Amino acid sequence: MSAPSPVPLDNRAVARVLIEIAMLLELKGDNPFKIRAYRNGADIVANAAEAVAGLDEAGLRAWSGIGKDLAGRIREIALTGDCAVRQDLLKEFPATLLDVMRLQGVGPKTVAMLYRDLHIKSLEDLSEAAKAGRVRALKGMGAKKEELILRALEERQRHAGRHRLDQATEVAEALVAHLKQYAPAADVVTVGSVRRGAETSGDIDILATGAERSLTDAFVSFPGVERILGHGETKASILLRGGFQADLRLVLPEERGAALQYFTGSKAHNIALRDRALERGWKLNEYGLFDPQDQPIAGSTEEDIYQALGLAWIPPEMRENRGEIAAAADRVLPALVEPGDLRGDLHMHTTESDGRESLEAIVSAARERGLEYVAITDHTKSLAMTNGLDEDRTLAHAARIRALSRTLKGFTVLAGIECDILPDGSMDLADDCLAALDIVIASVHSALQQDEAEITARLIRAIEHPSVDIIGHPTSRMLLRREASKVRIEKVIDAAAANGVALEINSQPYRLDLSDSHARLARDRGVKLVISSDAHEIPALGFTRWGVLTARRAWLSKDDVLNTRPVAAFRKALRRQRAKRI
DNA sequence: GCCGTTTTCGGCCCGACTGTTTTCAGTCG
Ligand SMILES: Nc1nc2c(ncn2[C@H]2C[C@H](O)[C@@H](COP(=O)(O)OP(=O)(O)OP(=O)(O)O)O2)c(=O)[nH]1
Ligand SMILES: [Mg+2]
Ligand SMILES: [Mg+2]
Ligand SMILES: [Zn+2]
Repeated sequence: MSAPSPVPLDNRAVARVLIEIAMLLELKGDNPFKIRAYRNGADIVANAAEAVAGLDEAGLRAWSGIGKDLAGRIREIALTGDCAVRQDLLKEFPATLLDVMRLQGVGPKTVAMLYRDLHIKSLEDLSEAAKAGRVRALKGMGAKKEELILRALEERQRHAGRHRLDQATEVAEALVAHLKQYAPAADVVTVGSVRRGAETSGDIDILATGAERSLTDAFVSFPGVERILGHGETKASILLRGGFQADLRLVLPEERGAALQYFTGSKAHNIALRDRALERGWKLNEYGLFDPQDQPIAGSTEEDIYQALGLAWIPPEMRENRGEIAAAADRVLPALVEPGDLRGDLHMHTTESDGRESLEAIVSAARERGLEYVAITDHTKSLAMTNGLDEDRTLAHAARIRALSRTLKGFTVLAGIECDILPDGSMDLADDCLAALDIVIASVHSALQQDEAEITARLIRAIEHPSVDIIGHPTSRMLLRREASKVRIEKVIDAAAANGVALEINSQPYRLDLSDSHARLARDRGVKLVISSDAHEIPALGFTRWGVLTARRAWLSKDDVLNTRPVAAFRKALRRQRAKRI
């Protein structure tokens, strides 16, 4: 019996319960398509921007993949914290069996047998039985399987969980460089969720084309390999010290497009694309697109595959089966924002608060990066540990910022602030001080545990303040470390739309806040976004790389992102200027 | 359990690798 949950549940918690149900159904040997429906439903809920707790049955059923039954379960889970279907299944299988099923290489059939024949209910039971050699006696098991289970038990802690995009990218680049040493002429690229720019990755996926078979040997001998999970003719998998798993796939040059498409995913996108091939009487796999006589139709490039299926080429960031296939068929895919489109960066700190660079140093670095304008936005006084600024220091700092700006040709430095939003939603600095600045970001940094109504009202009050132009990192989440606040983002988005306030995509790789799905909802409801580095040191100006990927996953085009505009147009689009015109 | 400018019933993506098989199930991508 699990601990009682606070209700209503957030989307991630609802999705976890749906996955548990899927796993229990797998243990039971239930219909695989029904199980897929639950897993697919979990995916939809986890990535929905709006809280499912706030939607009725019709609202939920509007999502393809959620029907009458799942809508009912989702509502029941969101509102009560649990559901009858799950409770019934737990009468057949203890919840601790699900931990056993999460072990690498241990699936539902094995777990069901361990439970039925050896009465193994938990990881501890399994460890004991495997050490005593009782597991190998089971049907289909042997000494090697038993050994694999013991390894998986050991590695469970170190290799569980996901990784941040920036860290996954770094390891992927090292792996690609390693492989290129062995096969300089081969094409070696990162694929999977890293290529799609997902905020976290479960592993690293690499595709190699035009290399000798022996490249898989180089892969499994990468320094830092802890264990080889598999090593075949065209595919190998390794566990790296540091907790990463990596998969390599090797294909022929004429298969490159199909393999890129397959290995980039996502799984849901692949299934939808393969369905579309089936509708035309064809077959799509990682080797190509084939007609009923197995004759190849396309395969060497991704463009050929999508085109043969009647689709425009779809950027990897959009491949999540969230409407991109229909948009590609109708030729209405947006032209996504690109890194080179950014002209300004509106969130950075200096030594005046908790930044590590002087005003002059960070401005000069931003300029060298090719930007045309920045805003200096130090913290305010309630964040005492950051040496936050009071009104006097803010105005003196603003004078220095403007003086610096006047000395620069073709570059503008805006005098701004990252003003703390106090727990009651008021601003940490006086109104006249905020009004005297060029730009104001308002952000929440404290009292993050407020309940849904409080934190939502707090952000809306900040949005209604006439000097606030941008809300910084609106949910305050820290990826893999801290949950978002309980803020109802759809209400914040509506308030931002009503007041002409922009929302930030904070590019710090542990924030990415707004997230892809939140930013997409914001855009759909008419809110403009800014992509900001929130740099506290010079290299961090490059964080916008991650923010741009998030924006692309949100289907944003250049026009949706204010800091793609020249400085004059940017300033006109800010709330403080818009308000003057009305 | 979901879904339908073919369908409201009958489909539902497709393949690599491993260990245990005497021809393939299980797990994973
Ligand atoms: N057609 C098909 N492709 C799959 C399936 N599972 C995985 N793939 C493809 C699409 C995935 O993006 C790609 C890599 O698999 P991963 O399990 O590593 O997933 P991905 O990288 O998307 O997410 P991750 O962050 O690793 O959890 O392989 C599947 O069941 N069917
Ligand atoms: Mg992956
Ligand atoms: Mg993978
Ligand atoms: Zn902040």
